[in-house]
Amino acid sequence: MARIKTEKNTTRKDVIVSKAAILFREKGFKAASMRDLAESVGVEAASLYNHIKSKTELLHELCFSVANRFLQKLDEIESEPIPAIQKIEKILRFHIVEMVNNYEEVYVSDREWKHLNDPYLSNFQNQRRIYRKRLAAIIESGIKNKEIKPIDAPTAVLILLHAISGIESWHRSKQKITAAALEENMVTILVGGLTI
Amino acid sequence: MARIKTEKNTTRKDVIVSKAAILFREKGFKAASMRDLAESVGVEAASLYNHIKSKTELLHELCFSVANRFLQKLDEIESEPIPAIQKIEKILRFHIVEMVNNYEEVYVSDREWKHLNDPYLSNFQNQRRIYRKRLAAIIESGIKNKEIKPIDAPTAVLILLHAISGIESWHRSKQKITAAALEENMVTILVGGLTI
DNA sequence: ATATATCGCTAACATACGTTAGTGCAAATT
DNA sequence: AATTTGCACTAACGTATGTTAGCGATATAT
Repeated sequence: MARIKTEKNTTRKDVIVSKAAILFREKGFKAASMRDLAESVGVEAASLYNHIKSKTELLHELCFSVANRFLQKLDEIESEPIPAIQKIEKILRFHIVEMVNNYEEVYVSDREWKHLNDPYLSNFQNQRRIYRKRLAAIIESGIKNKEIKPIDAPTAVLILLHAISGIESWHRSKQKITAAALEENMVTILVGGLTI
Repeated sequence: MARIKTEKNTTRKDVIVSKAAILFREKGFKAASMRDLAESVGVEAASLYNHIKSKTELLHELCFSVANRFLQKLDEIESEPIPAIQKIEKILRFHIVEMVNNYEEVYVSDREWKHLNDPYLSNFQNQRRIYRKRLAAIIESGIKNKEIKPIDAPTAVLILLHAISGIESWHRSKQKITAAALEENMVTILVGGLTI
């Protein structure tokens, strides 16, 4: 009877959630079973339910903790008195750093949210839609100020966000360039692509 | 006893495969059940097995038909005597058109290949790896010729390919710009981002 | 030291899944 | 018209899944 080991300031639930992130990322939410998760935590499947309510709760937890971090950062950057293109660059860099450092969580939130149940599902979709609209608005304002090429803003947003999710391939690749180099390359191409 | 309706030059299996693409795209491979598929085809689940060997066979079929189309096009473009940046643009445009016109298939091939079984899985992964290396090589040669910024080629490839998969969001969006406008915007940003 | 809450275990449940076997009708072929 | 093939049906299988109930041990608080 081996208890789940926790480090300082982490509950047993935290351990489960972060193991779930790893598992959901590598197998997908539906394909990852609670018995798989239990094994990776070092415990029997039923024991997990002393700490969590359901499998889907794990997905909520992951999706919304990621979403909240991004929303908070956007609030912060939006209110800074700097040119639009610099705001976009800052947001881009934040996304990149998050995707590099909190890979599993961010990836799961990005790819597996479809398996949320209502009302969480609609909620998440709304947040996502609004987030993208706010990014588009920043780009629009950059276009007005002649900082950014006259492109379709929603298309630009979609390119930025999806390009970032390509960091998944970086994580999986054998010969990785450094995270810093990755960031600079991405900024060069993407901000370069937007700038007049 | 209502038979599966086929149009000219399509087998009943073709009908099943293309319905599967739609279903796998919207629910994910694992979450889509054979009973779901049967319903969307208008038949009982067991009847599907008169036409296919297994659920995974459907995924093979989809993944490899898409992969082969892209490989063939790359062969063609690679051998054209044009500058590297023009090759990249052509490939990019092909990807965009494919993603617009054969959305379901291409999307499934891109996102659900993880659920293939060996030996198909390793096979697919290899093809993918090689495909990307060939793209990177084109970019490298563009860099040598001073057509393209001195960036990390694999990173550029990853940005291109993932940006394209963002067309998924375009498909889902209510107020779509035209496919042609989408293509031009994407080319502007991405080719613009690569070019010196 | 005693009492209480925490937590992991075994066993089992209901359900959903992919798939097979076997039957009979309808279409295609002769 | 007779025969063969194609195809959809019902029934059922074995397995995997998420989850619950109830027990006993261990850590925590008094």
